[in-house]
Amino acid sequence: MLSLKKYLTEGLLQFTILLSLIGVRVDVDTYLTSQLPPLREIILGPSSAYTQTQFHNLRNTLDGYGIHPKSIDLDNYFTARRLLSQVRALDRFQVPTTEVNAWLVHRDPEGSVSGSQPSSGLALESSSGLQDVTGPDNGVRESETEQGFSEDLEDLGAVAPPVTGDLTKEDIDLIDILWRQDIDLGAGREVFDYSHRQKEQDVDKEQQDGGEQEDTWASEGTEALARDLLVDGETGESFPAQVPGGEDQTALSLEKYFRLLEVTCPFGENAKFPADVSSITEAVPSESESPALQNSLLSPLLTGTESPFDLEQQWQDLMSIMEMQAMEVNTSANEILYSAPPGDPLSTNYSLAPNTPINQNVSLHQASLGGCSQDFSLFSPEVESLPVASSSTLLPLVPSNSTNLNSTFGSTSLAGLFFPPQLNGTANDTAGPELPDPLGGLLDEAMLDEISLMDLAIEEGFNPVQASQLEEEFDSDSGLSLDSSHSPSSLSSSEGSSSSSSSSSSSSSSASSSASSSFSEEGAVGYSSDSETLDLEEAEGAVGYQPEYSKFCRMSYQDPSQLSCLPYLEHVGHNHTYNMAPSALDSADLPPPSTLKKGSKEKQADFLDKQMSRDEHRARAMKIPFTNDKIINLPVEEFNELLSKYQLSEAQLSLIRDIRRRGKNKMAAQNCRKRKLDTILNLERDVEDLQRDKARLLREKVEFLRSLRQMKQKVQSLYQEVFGRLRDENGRPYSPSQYALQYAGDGSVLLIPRTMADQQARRQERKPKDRRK
DNA sequence: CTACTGTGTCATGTA
DNA sequence: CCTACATGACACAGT
Repeated sequence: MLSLKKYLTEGLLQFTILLSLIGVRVDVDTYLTSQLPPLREIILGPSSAYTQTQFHNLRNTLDGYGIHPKSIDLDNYFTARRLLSQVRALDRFQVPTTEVNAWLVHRDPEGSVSGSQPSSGLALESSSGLQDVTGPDNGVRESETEQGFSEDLEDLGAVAPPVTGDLTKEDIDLIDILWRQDIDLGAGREVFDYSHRQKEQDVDKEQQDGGEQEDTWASEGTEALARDLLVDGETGESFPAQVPGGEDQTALSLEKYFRLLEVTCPFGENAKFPADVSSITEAVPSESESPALQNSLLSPLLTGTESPFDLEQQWQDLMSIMEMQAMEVNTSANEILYSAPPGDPLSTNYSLAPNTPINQNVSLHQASLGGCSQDFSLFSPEVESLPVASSSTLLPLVPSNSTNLNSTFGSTSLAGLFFPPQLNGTANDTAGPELPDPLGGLLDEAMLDEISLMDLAIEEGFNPVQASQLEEEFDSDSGLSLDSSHSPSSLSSSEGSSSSSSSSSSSSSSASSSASSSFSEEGAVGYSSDSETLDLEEAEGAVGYQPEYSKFCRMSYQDPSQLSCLPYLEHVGHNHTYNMAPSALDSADLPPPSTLKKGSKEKQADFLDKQMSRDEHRARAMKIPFTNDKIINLPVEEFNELLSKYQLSEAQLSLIRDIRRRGKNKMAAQNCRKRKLDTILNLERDVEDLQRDKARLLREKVEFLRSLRQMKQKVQSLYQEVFGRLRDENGRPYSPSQYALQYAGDGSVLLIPRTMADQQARRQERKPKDRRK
């Protein structure tokens, strides 16, 4: 959170500088003090649980009229140009948030520089620019994250039908998400709490009811509700799919802004933009040609079959991996994309040159959607990007559900690899073939199951810690080194705790349970220390109520050294009453006749009196001639000897036995609780270790998937090369639609009719499925 | 006033 | 059977 603060603060300063450069003076203090609670919260210590709501509220409340602090500032500082400022404010006040300012800032440079920066898109430019403004020196993670989001923005735009205004809304919402995401990464667990967020959203809606949003909501009706479901389920983790919900809330407020952005849109074409205020849920259907597929994709979200935690967890994982791999994966993905032939569906469909920003899209979009769309082929994106001849005819050969990598690779038929199904092809075309496979791979069914199970198992307490942990681990590219650094410490700690069975008391009480057994001979754990001092005190006739020590040093009752840490106990402890003869007990109760410090001693005596346990009071009342500690801690034989030394009544004996029993049980209970606590702590540590392992495994999986993709590319190129050189008896090349190469078990490659290859592929595909069932 | 926590105590089981 | 110990459950006091 500190880093976040720093990041935002620095970003804010830089942002302010930028604003000043373009002629707008902004008083940061104004933002930090009271005008913009959300921003202040972000910087000064956000309760990120409120972040989402606050952002929306901010936008909505400021949507209306001159509450915008900046407008005030402008008036104050540019009174001479007040009118102009107001006019300008009219143009801007739609989104008078800092985010908006960032957009404005970027508008200018973008407009001027856009020509020289063909690789940057509008939305991308905006968000990434914001990123640049807010924290050029921030960590890699954040920049990568932002890039992911920004690219995702483009992806959305590219995927969705054309319409200008709404895209920008989504974009801004995505920026919101991005901000929240950053905040969430350092936020407490409650941030991800589904119900919590839902409440926030409810509040949000209520607050918006009075405003323009009401109309929007009313007009959108059930559709909005459905969208809301989607949003709620995923909002917890800033799932991009939540955009729809946020969009509704900010639709009107952002509309004008979009016009502004339109002007500077480097693409000059709205074709990429969604056709309406359609949410991603709507955009997704447009991406895939199969409504059934859409349903299957969206159903998890809409029906909530998957717990939000799962989604959050998956999203976290994805984000973690993205943060770690974003650069590499993206570059690799881009390379793959750019290596694709001109006939690449994506580029053809959208008439986008390989260097257009859209090609930089990261898989965030798919990653987010992938969380619920496991049906997307794991490798289809790359398959599409591969140069394929006669793909249309051969596409059906490949199972649409190629989520299992085994079927693809285990299959002896190479056809499946290189001739993706038409369905998937189109779906992925729109979904963004540039999505890095690792992310898609992460979302395959097996993976999701894994993650879900794990998450269910360790969800509690996992996220807050994991977020930071993953952050840490992914911040440093060498996860291994981090792991190693983590592991030893955790290992040692866990070992220590487990060995001593009391990690919590390791510092305060080296003699815990293990020592208790040894100490038990002369007095058990809790009071063993007292027994030592007791002996000394007894030597001088002291009776000292040792339990009082334990009262003073509750948690350190087992550590003798700690008992002496209380100086005032030294003379207090010498209030020896019990060692006197039973007949003298009553007089011993009275404070010593010494007039010195009499008052203080009385007070202390009263205090100790209050601190005495019930058994001590009872023992005193029954005139028990020895200390409770002796009663409790002495071994049986000594205890019996002690009893035999005195002429005790039956009541006294009974009380003594009760005291002993209770005292022992008391210590036992304390030990028991300590053990319990240690167990919990150890489990906590184990969970953390497992989380680290999980993160590491995820990283490794990404690596494997990447290498796998490369291998597939190689195999594909080889396949095409071999296939292209094959000639039939007439010297003509084989038609890829009719023949396919197939691996044989002995390593040889056979040319077989495609029908056969198809059948075999299906057979191969069925096996793992059955196995899974 | 309520909820939570820590502690002591009892009952019970185990070695 | 006794003793010591462990542990769940309950009560109570303090926060």
